[in-house]
Amino acid sequence: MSYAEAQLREQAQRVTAGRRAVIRALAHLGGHPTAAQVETAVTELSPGVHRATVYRTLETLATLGVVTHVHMTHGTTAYHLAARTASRAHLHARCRLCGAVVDLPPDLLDDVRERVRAAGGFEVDPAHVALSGTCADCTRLD
Amino acid sequence: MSYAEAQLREQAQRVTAGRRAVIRALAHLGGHPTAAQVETAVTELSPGVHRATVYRTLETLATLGVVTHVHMTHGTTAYHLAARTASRAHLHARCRLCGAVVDLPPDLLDDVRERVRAAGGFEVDPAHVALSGTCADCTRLD
DNA sequence: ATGAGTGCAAAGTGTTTGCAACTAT
DNA sequence: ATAGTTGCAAACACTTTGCACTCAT
Repeated sequence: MSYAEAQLREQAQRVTAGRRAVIRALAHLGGHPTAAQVETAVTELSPGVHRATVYRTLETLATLGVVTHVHMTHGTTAYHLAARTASRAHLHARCRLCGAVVDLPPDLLDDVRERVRAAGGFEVDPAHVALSGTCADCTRLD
Repeated sequence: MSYAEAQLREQAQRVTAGRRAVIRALAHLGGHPTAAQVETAVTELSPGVHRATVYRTLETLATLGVVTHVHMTHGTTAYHLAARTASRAHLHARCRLCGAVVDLPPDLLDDVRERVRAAGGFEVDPAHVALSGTCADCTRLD
């Protein structure tokens, strides 16, 4: 039984074929797939699971904390299974040119967070959005 | 003649009814409207300008540097007329609960940028994405 | 048994396209 | 004159909905 599945049971949530399929697809895909990419993978790996179920399930799993989502530039949302330990959590940056997603240390924005809080009371949630920029490779080619 | 219009002429770009309409709508709206909101405003203020023109024009103006765009959480892109002076540029954060957009000092992420560059060569472009979090009001109500 | 979860199909949303006609330069 | 812009309508990708049915518990 996968860790994600165990998390579901712990929270007294039902473990259904659809949910298993989504979890499996996420594990299989790795990285930071969008909802649409998860949908495609689910359809391949576990035919019969409906599109709508994938979207509903991703949302549910995100609410339950089993999966994490990050908003990317250009309007997409990326999902992945939640980190097993806090130490494995991370922030994201996405290359505006090639689309590559880079992981960043989780404490990178701690100072910024503190400064913004002090300045106006806004609470920044650094993990919720990917920073934008250009990756090393693309910068080199520029 | 508006400043934005002057910028167009400077770059030898045509000043058309559609472009004037988009610039006018942006000036009228202020803040950080999405493309769809600009479309609505254009349709109101300058009927006859087509939806597709608004989207194409926003993209063109963004490329020319006449307007600036910021990617927001939840998949939308917000536009505004480019700041007349560098000192008026700013970063953005969006409240995940009420959607309010807060302006932040332009140098807020300078340190982060430097650290990320040193660590892996990724060039962060802080102005291109809005940070996410909760504004002071919504934090209070939580 | 019972309510949470699902498939289905359909309708959103917001955005983009190919093309012929138009117009700012 | 001639390229760049536009209107149009249609297609587009992605996501969400209402409802009846099914299945995990």
